[in-house]
Amino acid sequence: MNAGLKVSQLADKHHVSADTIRHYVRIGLLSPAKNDSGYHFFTLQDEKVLTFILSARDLGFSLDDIRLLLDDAEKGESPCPHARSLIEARLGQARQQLANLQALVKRMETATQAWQQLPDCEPCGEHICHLIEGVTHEH
Amino acid sequence: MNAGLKVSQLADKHHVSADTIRHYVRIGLLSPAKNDSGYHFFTLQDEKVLTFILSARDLGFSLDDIRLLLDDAEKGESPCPHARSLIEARLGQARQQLANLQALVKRMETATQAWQQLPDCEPCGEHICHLIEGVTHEH
DNA sequence: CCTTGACCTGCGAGTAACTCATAGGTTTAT
DNA sequence: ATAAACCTATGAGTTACTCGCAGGTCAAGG
Repeated sequence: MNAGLKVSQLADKHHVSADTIRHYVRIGLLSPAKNDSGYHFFTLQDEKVLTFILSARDLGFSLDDIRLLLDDAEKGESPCPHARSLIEARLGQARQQLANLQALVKRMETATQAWQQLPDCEPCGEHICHLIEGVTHEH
Repeated sequence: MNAGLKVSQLADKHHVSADTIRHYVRIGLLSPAKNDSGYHFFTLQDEKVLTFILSARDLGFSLDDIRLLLDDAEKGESPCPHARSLIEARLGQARQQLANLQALVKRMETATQAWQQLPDCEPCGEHICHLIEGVTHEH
């Protein structure tokens, strides 16, 4: 009786879009069986894989990382060593991104603050927008 | 005598790659003239535009935003009103991204901490990687 | 004069993780 | 019977480059 869920049912249940599910199927992270008329149906096992994918995604793993981990598991090997080293690398990248983004937000805030005191510029040959050019720091 | 810089010269001078310059030329942000043999040469005016592009980029404007601002200026209109509203929107997005990224880094740190106490899992039918699945929070 | 190396040109494709649109098949309710 | 609401596979668009290609240009050395 529990032959499996259709795409939209699975998507709703896991709070993702049907397109996301189809994307994972397309790139081979999910490989659901099909019924006679070509519709996919997702078994409990497929659902476990999806749960894993979404957990890993939430921890900052890329879909390629996730594919690697799934391949490990499928080969009967523990994915944990890869998980440990990959998250190390991803965490480093995320911290770097975070620092970049914090610096960007700071620049933007400084600029918008400063701009409140400044009038709009009239076009002239000297500059394109003094608001923007004026903010430039020597790096 | 000062007929203008070639791509690599301009790139070096502004600390960007030659490919970046070519990219801006390709999408029409820069429109340098060419000499008889088809080489681009960048005038002082082109250089001002590039400086503007890089300043705006540093403030979080997208290349499409920048195109809009350049179009304003070319039409003889002040780009400042657009600059003010665009940076408002971009700042909002950046803050959102920042919050997401901070939360991600926190999740990753929590996970790696917790994983130090945990052994690698042996493959079994129950889970794919307990390290990853175990961290999942109810949202 | 010729070659070699270092530059230049335009163009297509790849990156990440979806999202949207298309054309067509299926199922369900009226 | 037909219309609404689903499903399928596939291609293309998103951002800001980056890389690779095939082929043209130019200055220096032999």
